[in-house]
Amino acid sequence: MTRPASELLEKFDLFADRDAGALVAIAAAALTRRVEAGDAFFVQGEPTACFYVLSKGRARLTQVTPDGQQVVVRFITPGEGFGIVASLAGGDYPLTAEALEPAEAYGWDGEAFKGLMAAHPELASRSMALLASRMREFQDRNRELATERVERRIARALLRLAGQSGVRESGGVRIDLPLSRQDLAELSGTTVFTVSRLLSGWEAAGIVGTGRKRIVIRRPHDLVAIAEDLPPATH
Amino acid sequence: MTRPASELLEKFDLFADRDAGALVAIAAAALTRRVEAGDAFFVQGEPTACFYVLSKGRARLTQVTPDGQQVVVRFITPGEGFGIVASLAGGDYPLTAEALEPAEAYGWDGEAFKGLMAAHPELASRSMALLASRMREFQDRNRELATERVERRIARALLRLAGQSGVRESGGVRIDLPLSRQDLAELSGTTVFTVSRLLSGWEAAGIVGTGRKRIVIRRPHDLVAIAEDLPPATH
DNA sequence: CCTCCAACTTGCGATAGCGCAACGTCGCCT
DNA sequence: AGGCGACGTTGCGCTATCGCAAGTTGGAGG
Repeated sequence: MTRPASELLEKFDLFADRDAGALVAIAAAALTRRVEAGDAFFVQGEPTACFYVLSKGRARLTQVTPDGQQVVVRFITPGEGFGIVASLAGGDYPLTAEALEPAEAYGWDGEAFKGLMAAHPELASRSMALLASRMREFQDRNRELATERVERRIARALLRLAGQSGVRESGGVRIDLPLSRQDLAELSGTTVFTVSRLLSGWEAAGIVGTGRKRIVIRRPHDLVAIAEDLPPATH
Repeated sequence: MTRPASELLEKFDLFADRDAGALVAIAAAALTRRVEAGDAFFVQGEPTACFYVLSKGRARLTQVTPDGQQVVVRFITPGEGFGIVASLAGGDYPLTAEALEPAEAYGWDGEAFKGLMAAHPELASRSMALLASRMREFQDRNRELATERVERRIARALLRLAGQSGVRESGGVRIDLPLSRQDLAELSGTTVFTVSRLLSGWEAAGIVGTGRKRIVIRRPHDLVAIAEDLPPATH
């Protein structure tokens, strides 16, 4: 249970612009937690303990229905926070945060986090802005799920993931996450089968390249065309 | 543009437990706005101006897709806030707030609201808790849309609405909102046709009573059974 | 290098829900 | 009182998507 150096914190959005004193205080209140691939930072239903900011590795937030169906809420990359909602609203964690590879995060328990926000109002307002922007994402996904067809939802999911974790590489943008067909299905509200079929089609058309837990977007423009239902670019 | 009396504010969740001085300050910063049935407090795409708390009437929050499809995000009853997300995240309003009947709300512009939160930290933490709980609602609806069938989504929507605006009356709980089939469809991600068919079925089974923009839940237990996919109660 | 398992693919029905069209009906407005 | 527009219903055909079963494939670990 080491303490993170305060200089490390300034890389993260949530703490950007904090002065040195504030960062030291924030760092002093934090704990560091390391988790193996496949293990969880927290599990849905557990009483809320900490709010985290991921420093290394990748994580996946999921929610399960009473009857065992799973939904992927979002992926977390270094610098992003998770467990905010729980630590503000209290009660039990509404979802599970699972490490996809060996991962490490800084954590603050509910009281510590509230204390820090009281002491550093800028942190409070940044947290709110963060929460508000997540809220918008959800509203948008909601609207998509309610109105759009699977094909478009998957195309959008890929574009969003590319924005979050895309790395340029020869012949396209690779989504730098261990992303299975199952994940993609649970992220866009469909089944593995449908995802697989659609990706096969796109691969044949040269729009994407696929592999095991690996997707490269070769022709982003065409994917956007699908996502937005534009006339397919002829070139 | 009158000022609301500070005593009125204490009825609202967001301001509960504020001391008299705080309420006076909050009231002093507020403006009152009256809107006719069918008119909007704000329209999606407009630059963000105010955060509101509804004091009279009912309102509906909707979002439209680029191609004109509409989604109902939620209904607002007196005492509830709307436009919070926008006023915290800035930018344009992500949705439209339309009055369903003559309505009235207190409003604070972004700066005023932030100022108040800085001056009254309890208000800030309550706003965050509110945002966090809305967030959970969205996560849940998302999961529903992704995994559940229309029938259950509609049953849940009705139960939620009953919780929010239900009034006991002879023979059941009436949803005290001008709720059209179209609204219900846009709320649960389906079409008017499907809603109409299902409600007809439930009416025939005695589970609900329906009318124009009017729904009474006669056998809540049976509706829960549908929502949760329990074995139908035999009695 | 081999083995084994999770990940992925594909064919083939089955069906929930869509979407149009045509028609009923309520209630507001003049 | 009457007419008109919004709201609601229902029949019917269609198809996007599901869900199973039966495969194939890749790569991690021995």
